[in-house]
Amino acid sequence: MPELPEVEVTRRSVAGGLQGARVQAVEMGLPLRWPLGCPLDDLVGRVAGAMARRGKYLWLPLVVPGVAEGEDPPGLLMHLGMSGALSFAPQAPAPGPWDHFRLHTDQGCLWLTDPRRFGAVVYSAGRQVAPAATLLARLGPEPFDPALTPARFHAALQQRRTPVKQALLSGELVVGAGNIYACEALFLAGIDPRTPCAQIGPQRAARLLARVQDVLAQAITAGGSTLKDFHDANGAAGHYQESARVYGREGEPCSVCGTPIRRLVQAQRSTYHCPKCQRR
DNA sequence: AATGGCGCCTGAACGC
DNA sequence: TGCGTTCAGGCGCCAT
Repeated sequence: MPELPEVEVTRRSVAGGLQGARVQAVEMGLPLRWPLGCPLDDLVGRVAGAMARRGKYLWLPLVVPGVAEGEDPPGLLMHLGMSGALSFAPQAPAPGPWDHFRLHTDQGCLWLTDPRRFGAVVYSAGRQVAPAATLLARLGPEPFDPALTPARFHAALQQRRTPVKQALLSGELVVGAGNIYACEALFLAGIDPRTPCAQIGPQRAARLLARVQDVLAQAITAGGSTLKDFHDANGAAGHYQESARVYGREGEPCSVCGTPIRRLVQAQRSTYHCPKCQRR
């Protein structure tokens, strides 16, 4: 479920309450995507730093008090998968059937609820060493990184031979847009999702990048999209799905031209688009 | 090197 | 009511 906006909303809603908290106990339920990678007790006594985000991953530094960790402290790399959500509360509630990770601290409890268990919580001795570094290494640039210029985005598009929708989903050109926001950005940019990347000129590339940035920024402001499971760390749902123009709207009239929105399948994922507003 | 497909899981919605 | 099928926000890994 969660794409970059949901992960960022999660980060912001968790960060304040958890920073500086000392770990008192750790619980794991059913297996997640990967094993934690360290004994649960190894985390007890550590102190949480500021939660960070890279793509759709979250990084929670957990330092050992009194030990100089230098520039790259150890921590937990977390991912929400398709159905995950993090919560934080001063008082830990009774664990639900899908709560597969709980971190008890002296400031409250952080827990991951994830029915499908595609999510992950993995210990890494640093963000810049394996396994965290290995998982983060494949990620493309952040959407709001000033180094990601329209010219560079266009140049990256020229290298690829896939349809543009799949390139956006791959996260190699720019991270953060999943199925909802890739569809929305392509609609707002007026680009047919089947267009081969290399066929997109510099102006349209610049427009697409701008719309990706707009959609992600607006979704963050709206608290993300809640289709089913997602909520922030305090339990609040997102609202961006209400302003989605094409995603999940097959058969409904396009908000611009009235043409029925169509659904097609690309790389085994649904793509929603307006056949009139979006051109190759 | 790049690309397409698979599989990991559960739950909800749908058709018969 | 019940059962089988399809689909769902992601992504690492494998074979080609």
